[in-house]
Amino acid sequence: MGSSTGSELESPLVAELARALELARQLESHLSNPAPIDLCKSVAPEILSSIQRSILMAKSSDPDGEQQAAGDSPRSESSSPAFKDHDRKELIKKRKTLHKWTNQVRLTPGTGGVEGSVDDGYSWRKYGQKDILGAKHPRAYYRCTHRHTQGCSATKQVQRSDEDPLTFDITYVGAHTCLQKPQRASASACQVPQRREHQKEDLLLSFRAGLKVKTEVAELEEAQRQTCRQGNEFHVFSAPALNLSPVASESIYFSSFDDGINLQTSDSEITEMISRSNSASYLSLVDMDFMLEELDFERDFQFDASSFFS
DNA sequence: GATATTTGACCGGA
DNA sequence: TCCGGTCAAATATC
Repeated sequence: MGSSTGSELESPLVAELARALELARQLESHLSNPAPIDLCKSVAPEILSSIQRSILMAKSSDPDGEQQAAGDSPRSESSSPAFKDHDRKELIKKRKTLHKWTNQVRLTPGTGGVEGSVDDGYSWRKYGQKDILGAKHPRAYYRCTHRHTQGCSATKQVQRSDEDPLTFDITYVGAHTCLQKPQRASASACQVPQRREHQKEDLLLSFRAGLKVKTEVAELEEAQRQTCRQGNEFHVFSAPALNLSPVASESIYFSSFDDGINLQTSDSEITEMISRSNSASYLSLVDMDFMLEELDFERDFQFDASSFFS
């Protein structure tokens, strides 16, 4: 059941390591040649990313590691009330020990949008919404789509700021233990037709707004950034760091589109959009600390823009 | 019919 | 007892 065999875990790990090696060779090549510094800059963070993914993959295969600690049992033989009750209690206990951090996302009118293009491949499913005492806006609750199929216990909460309606506080709880791969898997995630995506196309098109992301690391010590460039689109998104140099707080700007913004959307629509776009901020398998000016994203990120902006 | 969202109810912690 | 988080039936969408 949920437990993966060694080979299942080893394969992507080895692939990731091989990729890191290849990137390192590229960097070496760039350094030995009179290559533009930007070229080197573009490769270095990819190496970091790849290595970090590898580390996390290795960690996730640790039977005592977070995969078990964070995830509830993939099997829901818990059809019996007793099982459900037990599982729920266990889940509540575990939640307290899970990684938890908060991102602040601010929509900035007049800049570009980031929808879909920065989707890290994680798909979220809304499971609740609650009015919070003292808050003007309700809080939305999301969990990983693969919770039941893969026992992924990652959740997040999206709360619109009282002061600034364009600002959203997004709290992530727990790491993804599902097989979704952030960023690279985002291609697959993008390819997977999601009905809601179609519903939001018009919204997205009209929502060509930029996102200013302020990352506030709540319980993790560090933060990370990732810059992605796709054609004319330039994205920067943040994610919690695990081991790299600290970036206590930061403001990251998304500027993907030139069009003006049309924010005539409902709270829930915007909240949902935030939930998707900001998923890029949660790159639990990616850990980098850099800011790029240029990045050859093609190797890594096969984003099918047509599926979003057709 | 399958899948996602909405929303009232329920549960546990403070 | 209150409040936040989650569940699950009802509803919506494709």
